[in-house]
Amino acid sequence: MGIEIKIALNEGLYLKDPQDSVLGRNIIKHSILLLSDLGFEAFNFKKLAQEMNSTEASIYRYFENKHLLLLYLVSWYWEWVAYLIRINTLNIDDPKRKLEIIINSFVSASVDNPTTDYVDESKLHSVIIAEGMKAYHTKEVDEENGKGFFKNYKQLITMVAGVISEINPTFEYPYALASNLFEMSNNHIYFAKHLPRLTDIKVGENKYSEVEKMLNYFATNLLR
Amino acid sequence: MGIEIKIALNEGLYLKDPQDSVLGRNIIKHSILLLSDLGFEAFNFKKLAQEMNSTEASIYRYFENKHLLLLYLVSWYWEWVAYLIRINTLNIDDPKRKLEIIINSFVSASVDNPTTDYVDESKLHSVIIAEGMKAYHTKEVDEENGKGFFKNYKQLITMVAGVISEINPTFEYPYALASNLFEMSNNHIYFAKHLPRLTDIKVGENKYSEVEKMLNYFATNLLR
DNA sequence: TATTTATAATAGTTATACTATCATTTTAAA
DNA sequence: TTTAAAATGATAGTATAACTATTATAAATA
Repeated sequence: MGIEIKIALNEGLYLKDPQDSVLGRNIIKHSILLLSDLGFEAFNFKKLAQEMNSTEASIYRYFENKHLLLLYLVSWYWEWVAYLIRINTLNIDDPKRKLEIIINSFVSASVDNPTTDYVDESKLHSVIIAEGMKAYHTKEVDEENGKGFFKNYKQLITMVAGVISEINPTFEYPYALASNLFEMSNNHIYFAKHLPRLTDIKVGENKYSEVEKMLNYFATNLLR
Repeated sequence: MGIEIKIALNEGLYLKDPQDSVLGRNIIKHSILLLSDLGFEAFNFKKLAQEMNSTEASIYRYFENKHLLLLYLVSWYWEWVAYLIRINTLNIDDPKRKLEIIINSFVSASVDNPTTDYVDESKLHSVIIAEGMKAYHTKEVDEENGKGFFKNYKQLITMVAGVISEINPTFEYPYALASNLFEMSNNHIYFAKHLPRLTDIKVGENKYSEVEKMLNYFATNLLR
């Protein structure tokens, strides 16, 4: 019933598409909650199975290991942010306004999406902030990149870089600025919460307006 | 004999100061090499012991676990960069010139330091680029921050933020810019090597001049 | 209803992350 | 120089993580 969004993710990330079954969607749902509670290091499939009243072996039929599950969630997030940007910039022509919307999407990707009830976007965002970079800081990065596992991230950054180049076609670092705005957004929310002396901004419970203001300031001053 | 530099690090990071014994210095030396080879996930104390012809139990007498060993190395790196900046800005008054030197120190902290023969600074830099952020992205970050485990990072950023504020006292984000320049430096070297579509710059074997140029461009345009 | 497919229940294997104990070597103190 | 203390090595052991395999049962489909 109703509109169902199916997020297109690289098939190498999973053994069996978790979006296609109740158990699969449950794995996604509970892994977000448990990762948010325990962090990636303490998280494992045994605990996840207990949490969702299933078994370790069942989860292993969907994901090879917890690293690929994390990468699946991170890819999901990248796609979701790209989707948010797409729908929110639909009728907007001014690239400066588009970049503002992009930055807002980076920062407040926490707004819950009613069409995917098994993903708590706000919780997923916290997981990305705390664990996201672990998905691509591994010894297997080149091998996995060869399999296209980071395509969603690259597509997102390419789109943002396009908008940046629209604003200022002579700007030499559109890709670097795009990825930096994304990384900076997550990083400074993390810093504000845990290592506040590494930043100047403050955040409240899901209130990231100062981060947004800072990113807009950085972007505007670099692109003028 | 000769000049010996002893780097001051938080005592909670280790059980026994590794700088004070041959075995301890060997642990530092070989852990840098092995982390660089295997990455943090595949690295463990058993392999490290084999590599240096010692035993697991002996290493556990110096470090509680591999996470704290990584944090020790990362802290060492933060101190080493701060030291580099200090000696290279000794007689410099112009804060703009100071920031250039800071950026150069972030990027090329790879230059080997002759006074600490057990630390290969170039290899350590690669470890920081690939694994550094894992030292402070854990569930224990608040607890460890309370124990002062990240003091070296905060001091480094505070020093850089000071220079930034000298250049432009009205700039609102000195700490954020400082930490961003540091993180961006490591991140974009990593991207250039492994996920080149996330950046615009290219790097060669320990040749990071494009990163340096980009960071200077970002800093200059934000602070003018 | 028969048959395939998905999941659960259970058990087992190998590796990691430690801890404990005792022997031996090195260092430092008497 | 002997003796005690401290550091390291050798060895073994425990708990948990990260899987794999097997069989039973339930659900879906033909």
